[in-house]
Amino acid sequence: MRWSQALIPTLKEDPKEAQSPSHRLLLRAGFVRQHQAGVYIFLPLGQRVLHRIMRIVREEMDRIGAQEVLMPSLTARELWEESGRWKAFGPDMFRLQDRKGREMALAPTHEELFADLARHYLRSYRDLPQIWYQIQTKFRDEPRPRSGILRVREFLMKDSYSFDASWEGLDHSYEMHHQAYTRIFTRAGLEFVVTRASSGLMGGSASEEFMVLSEAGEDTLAVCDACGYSANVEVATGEPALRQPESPFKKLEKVHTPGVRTVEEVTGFLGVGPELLIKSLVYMAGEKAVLVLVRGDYEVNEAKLQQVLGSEVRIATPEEVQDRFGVEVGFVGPVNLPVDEIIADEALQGLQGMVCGANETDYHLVGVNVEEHFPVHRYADLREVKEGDRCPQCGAPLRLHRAIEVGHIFKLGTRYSEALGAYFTDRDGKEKPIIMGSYGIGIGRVMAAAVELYHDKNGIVWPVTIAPYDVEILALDPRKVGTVAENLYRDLQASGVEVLWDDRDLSPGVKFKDADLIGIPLHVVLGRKVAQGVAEIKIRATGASVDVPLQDLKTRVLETLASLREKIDERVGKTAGGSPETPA
RNA sequence: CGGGGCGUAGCGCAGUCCGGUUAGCGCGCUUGGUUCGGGACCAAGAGGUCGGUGGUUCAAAUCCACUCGCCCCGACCA
Repeated sequence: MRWSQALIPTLKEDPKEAQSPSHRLLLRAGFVRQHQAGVYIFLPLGQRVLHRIMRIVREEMDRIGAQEVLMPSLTARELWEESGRWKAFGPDMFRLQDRKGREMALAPTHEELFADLARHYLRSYRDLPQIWYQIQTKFRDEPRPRSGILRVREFLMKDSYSFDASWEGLDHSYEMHHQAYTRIFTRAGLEFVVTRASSGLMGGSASEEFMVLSEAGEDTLAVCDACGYSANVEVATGEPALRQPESPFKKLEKVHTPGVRTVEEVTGFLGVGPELLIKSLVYMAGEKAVLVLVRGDYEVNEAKLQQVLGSEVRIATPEEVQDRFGVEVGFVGPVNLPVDEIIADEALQGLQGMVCGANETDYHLVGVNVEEHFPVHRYADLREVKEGDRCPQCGAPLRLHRAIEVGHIFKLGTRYSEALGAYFTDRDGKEKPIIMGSYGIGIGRVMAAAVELYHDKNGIVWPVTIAPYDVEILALDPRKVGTVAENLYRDLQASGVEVLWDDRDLSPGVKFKDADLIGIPLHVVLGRKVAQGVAEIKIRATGASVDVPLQDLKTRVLETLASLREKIDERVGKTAGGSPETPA
């Protein structure tokens, strides 16, 4: 492509609304343009990157024997009713009506559609296993789109679904996806970790997320540098660094604590650390009021609580607490509180000499012993892991890190097949539900994550495998080097290299700045040395440049490109086993 | 949904408190000329319902009310 004829609207200044590096750089380098909150236009450069990512995805999905299909986005309400997700998705689902008033949804995901397909065509164990996938637009009315294309309301996702006759079969399909994903993200040049995750709205048992560590991420991971353990804080477990805190309170006493409500206020007032407090929070699980207890130096993890209680929970309002127990929030405690259930974080087990609310305004109890002074109906891991907790595998301190979720794999089991009636006849003649897995990759997120990972103060530094072009030719003075540039452009294209040729009639500074900004891996600079038969090859990532005689230029460009690609291929070989040329 | 901020030319902004000429500046754009290794220079131009609606006023970008949109920080997910 000749730049003079291309739509590459680079910006000289940083867009003010963009905060995260990927958002800022993708806008500024002319890859995307915002249309509405959480809805983006992919401009030519952005679209080229998406295509390259999708190409890798397709190659790797095909390698594990997956078949590509294309599902509609416009989906009938009835199907969602069958799984119960018409309701479960709530306001996150875009809904509309046709001219006859029939209700539909723009699909936020496609478990139902694929299960529907399966129930029609997969009737026998002989038809199994199958893996089907698509790359398609998903619609989710996110409460808060953010960080450019990282969290949007309309996005491209590769989603695949496996259908097996047995749980071992599911394990295998899942494992194949695990490998395919590892290869995909490695080939895209990403550094990532695979973590245990919560399955959320999808349901099902095991689930792992492919995470790119980045400050722009929205998830928080607990990672162990010693043994490599990593888990989303939604599910991460960690041992408190401090097990049984030392307490000055040897016997149960009521103390006057006027106006002292929060953990900080109580610890300040009593002159003790937060680990001596029992934080008592009233949650509503439907109509049931549950008192949730965690140590004062921890927060309740609502995802875990939800999991443990098996239903949607929300924290009770101060009014509800007042109405139900006649106690002001801030002075609630487990001793003699007429609550339906008391559920305590396991780190509270056996603790003595603790402090909690006295269920009376302006009073707290000190010297409280767990289970001696109040009952605990259930212990569970309810606390949110914090920095410095002990790794559950090796005991080393955990570190918290923000991360971008680029992929997620689930063992769904039979939830959707049973709901939609996707049964097959097994070898033994019995009807059984098909066992499903579901697997997703956010295509746009891979793009954003790559920018988050690889950029410098001058712009983006694309990994060769997903860069919009392989090589950019900078023809500094087009009148003097135009012919040389044109010849090189044609030669490289003839060799299968994707080339962007900056043939614009602009001063050299503009071309250098723009080239660094859009981040194509290799630059060929044709400047005044061309008169002496010399050009310059520059690697965007390192800034390293070499002078090359014009007659060797094409060969040297091809060699340099090959060596950049080789570095990524080596990593693929190491992390995923087998070279990329070896079919599965 | 809760909290904070912002809407003025394609982009970045000033002007808004304290109402008063033709609404400014930089970049970009157009034309002509010069220049060509890190966001060049000269000259001449074009481009604006001041987010919208209603109100106050002799007079509104500016004051008031409502409304729409966008961004950022917290609860959901690829």
